[in-house]
Amino acid sequence: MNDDPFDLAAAPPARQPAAAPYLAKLNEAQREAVEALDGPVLVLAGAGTGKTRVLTTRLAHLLATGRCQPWQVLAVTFTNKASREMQDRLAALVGPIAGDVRLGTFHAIGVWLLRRHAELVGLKSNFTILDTDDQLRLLKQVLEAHEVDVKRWPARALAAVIDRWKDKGLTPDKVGGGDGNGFADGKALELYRAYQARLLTLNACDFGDLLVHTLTLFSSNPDILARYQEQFRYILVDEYQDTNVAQYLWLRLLAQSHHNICCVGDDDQSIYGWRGAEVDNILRFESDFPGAKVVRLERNYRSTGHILATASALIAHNEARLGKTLWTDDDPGRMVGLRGVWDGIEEARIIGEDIEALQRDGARLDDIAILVRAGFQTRDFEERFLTLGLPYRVIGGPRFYERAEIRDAMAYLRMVAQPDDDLALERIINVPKRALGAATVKKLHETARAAGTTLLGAGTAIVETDELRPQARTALARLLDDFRRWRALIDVMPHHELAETVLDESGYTAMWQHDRSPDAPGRLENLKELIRAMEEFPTLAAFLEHVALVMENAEQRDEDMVSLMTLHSAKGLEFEHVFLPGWEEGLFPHQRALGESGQKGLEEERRLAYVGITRARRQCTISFAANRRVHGQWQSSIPSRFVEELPADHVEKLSDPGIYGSGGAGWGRVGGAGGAGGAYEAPWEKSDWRGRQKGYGARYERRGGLIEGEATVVETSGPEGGYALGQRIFHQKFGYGRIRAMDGNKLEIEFEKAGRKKVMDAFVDPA
DNA sequence: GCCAGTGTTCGATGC
DNA sequence: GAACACTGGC
Repeated sequence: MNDDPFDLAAAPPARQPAAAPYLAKLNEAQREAVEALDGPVLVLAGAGTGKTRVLTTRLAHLLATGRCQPWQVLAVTFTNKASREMQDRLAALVGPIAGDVRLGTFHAIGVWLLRRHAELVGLKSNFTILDTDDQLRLLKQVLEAHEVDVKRWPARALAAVIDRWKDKGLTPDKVGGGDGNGFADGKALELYRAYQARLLTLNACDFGDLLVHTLTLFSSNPDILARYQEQFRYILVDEYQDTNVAQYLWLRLLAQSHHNICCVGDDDQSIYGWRGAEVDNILRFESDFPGAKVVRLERNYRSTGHILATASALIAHNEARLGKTLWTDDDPGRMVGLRGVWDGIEEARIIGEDIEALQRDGARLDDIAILVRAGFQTRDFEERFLTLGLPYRVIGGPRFYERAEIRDAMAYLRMVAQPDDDLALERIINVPKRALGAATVKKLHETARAAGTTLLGAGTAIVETDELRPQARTALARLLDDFRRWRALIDVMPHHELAETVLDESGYTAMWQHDRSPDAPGRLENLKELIRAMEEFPTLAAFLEHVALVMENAEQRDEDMVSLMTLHSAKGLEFEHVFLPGWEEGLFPHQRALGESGQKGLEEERRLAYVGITRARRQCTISFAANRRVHGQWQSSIPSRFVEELPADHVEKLSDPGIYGSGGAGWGRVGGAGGAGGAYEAPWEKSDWRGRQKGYGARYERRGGLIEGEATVVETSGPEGGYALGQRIFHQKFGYGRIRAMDGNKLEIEFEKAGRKKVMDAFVDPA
């Protein structure tokens, strides 16, 4: 098979694989997956079966056997974290040549290819990569330009339609009828076309384009495709169950000639369908790549018997799966705990107590995680842990590079590096305030569109005329001068100093220094951190690219802390003790997943539950609450259907057995779905919750239609309002006052301290 | 053009 | 409950 002259010249003599100590550490299936180097291979790697070890060992084996040169290997991952980990572990095995392997995320490799061949898809090689925020602003402009009502048809919805098209690898001329055409009376395709045209004029890509453009590049330039097929003789793909159609096509093109493609994944852990991932890719692998070898990794090294049995029994309820049987040599361990509680606040309290108990028994907080379905669920826990003084970290919260001050600073830097970047200019043109408001920006847009130039170009032209008010004209001229001056410094000044200069001279730093809000000092600190981070990069351009692709948080300090995160961000991690709260219908499985994609959505939710349980090494505790506050409203809820699907033999009920109904036949779904006020008839209702309920305050009654003991509270706001002229009331912010006028639910109140104000009746209480 | 007050919406997340 | 977007008044 080595009929390639380059290969003969370059390949070193093959080393003896017998001398490979790394193979000795593998079990039989793992070794099989590592040694099957040629032809298509699918490795079905169940949770905790040593997937990463197999991947890195396989790479090392490829290199050690002299099968190819490091740069002839392409290894693709989904996340930066996974790619970093693979890089590190490979380096540990094979040393510095690990750096020569083309290893990265799909998007990073897409960027690498596009920078080399940008002109073939109509871009310049210094194109900018837009993040979601930029993308939305641009789409909004496109919508407005097409006179679409952005209230009825929000940019977010259009972004979703376009992203799904891009996930499928569809450029505007390939989009067929049907999909997404409900948007804006069938205008979606036209808008997509316009958006792509705008992107090209801006010399910019969104994330989807990084894949779609590469696909176009390959399919319309067979010579280039052939070149990369030749180069990447061995392809390795991690988390194959998460690939979308575009990524699948991309891989298939590259692997077409040599078929040396190895995909590793687990169909039971496919949880990204909502962003275009196709489980079908992995289910179809054997027919896509005929003669494929399939290796199953089924021996689990992570969890105890009870945990594994619980997870397996749950996932067995899914129909669309390839099927694996995980097993372990480990002890059965403790059964999976199951607990019903009154509400989310009690849930947080009890889990807090559990954690303190674990801590007393010598557990490290680093070994404990709480995995929730939706981000808002972390709040009850944070509040509770703050009162307890229990250290915790929220993983996947707001990111460093998404903070407003960082994005502003980045926009200044982008304008310096890439003057065509209209979105960047728009972001900072009036930050800090320099009298260049919406009216001026609108004029700039009109001029730019008429002349077919960028905003900067339009600005340069317009300051020579008297179209702007003198004040705006001077301010704009000054800003343009500044940019010219800063740009001239690029090759003269180290880039982090340049950044500091730009932020100081633009008045941006001063803006925060003069801001008296409590978070201003933190923002200034973040800006300093940004400058520090820049020093690690050779050039401004390298830094900007890093930020575009790797929008992640600075490393958390490594103190001992409980981890709090969503189930999605927990994939790939493991902990000794795992708590899984919020197993309630509507929340988990999530209502929206059921509504939008029915059975398919339900199976994905179940896989998410499976991912959650399999994160636990020794102990897993599931809980559900009868009442939960969602968007500030209390709602009653019933236990998740997944609770009923748990195998009774491996699960231990931690609260009053009566809660679950009687006998062994199921867990007893209590109470009907019940409308507002339908009290949840469960035994724990007899507990002392009524006393505690006072803590929720008057708001609890006011919102109407909620449970209040035996009685249903009637909506207090409405035409009658329940208030009278002259009545004395209390307002959270303004204090006591008397009603002077009423208009529907709007009240005009003379406050004793704050003067006369108009407020909504929902915000006041009778005094 | 700016600010304060009001109305609206609300999914998980990744590059 | 909070983060936003929008409106009306200055």
